[in-house]
Amino acid sequence: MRIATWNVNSIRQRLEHVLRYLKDEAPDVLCLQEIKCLDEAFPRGDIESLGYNITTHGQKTFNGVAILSKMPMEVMRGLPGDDSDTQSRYLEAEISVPKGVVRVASIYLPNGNPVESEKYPYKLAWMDRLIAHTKRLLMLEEPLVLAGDYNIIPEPRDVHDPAAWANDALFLPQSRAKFRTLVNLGLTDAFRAVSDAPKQYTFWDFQAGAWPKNNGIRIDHLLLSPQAADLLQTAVIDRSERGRDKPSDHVPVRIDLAI
DNA sequence: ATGACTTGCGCGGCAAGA
Repeated sequence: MRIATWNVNSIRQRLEHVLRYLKDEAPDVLCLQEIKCLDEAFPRGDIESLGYNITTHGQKTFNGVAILSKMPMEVMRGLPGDDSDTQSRYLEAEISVPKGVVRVASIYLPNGNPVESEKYPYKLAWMDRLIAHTKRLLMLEEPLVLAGDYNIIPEPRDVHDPAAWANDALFLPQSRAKFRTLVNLGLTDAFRAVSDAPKQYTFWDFQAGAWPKNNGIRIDHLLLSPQAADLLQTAVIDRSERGRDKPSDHVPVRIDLAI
């Protein structure tokens, strides 16, 4: 079973890229972030024609997440823990496969910059809610894949220039500590389970020649429950997507599970 | 190099991203 995640930075701008990716890599599940449209504006037809069910949790202009799945899914929208939060950043699906179920979440974790603004405490509080929710999900003892744009650089080897990012919300010690608290619940970073290599990035800024200089950061992650980690076969960053015409600033990350 | 980005919104130029 192949599961991928991709921050597309507007699904309407990136539809042709997504369609080609679905054809080329044939993921069973594709989690999308930053669809940047309302549910009714999501371009469904061509994706459905490739055999995918579509669930969206959209929002006008900003944010928005979706899950595409070849198999049937039972869906929950939104991250529990704050009824006043109106940002569409979390979508969860229980996906039925022949051998059982796999639970998949599409996550767009808040950026948090500027650090001195209200956006940073919102990021940290959102992470606390994700940690609390993950504790409950882990009690189900299912294969669980928390996939998405975490806006967290886990370690210095995951950024081209650690010093340049030292004071950024994506790399501050407090941000990374909270990410470790999440992982330390018992999750496995799928990419790091298969590779210790440095300079493996998932995002390159549009500005200042970041892509040709490989000035990137690794912020898109698939975190696995023990039951999912036991099934892990491969984890790949599809970096070639960044070199295409009119790319997203993020590239897909995908895993194969033996189920 | 007084440079070098891309969205949505909506029709001018700002906010947001990371």
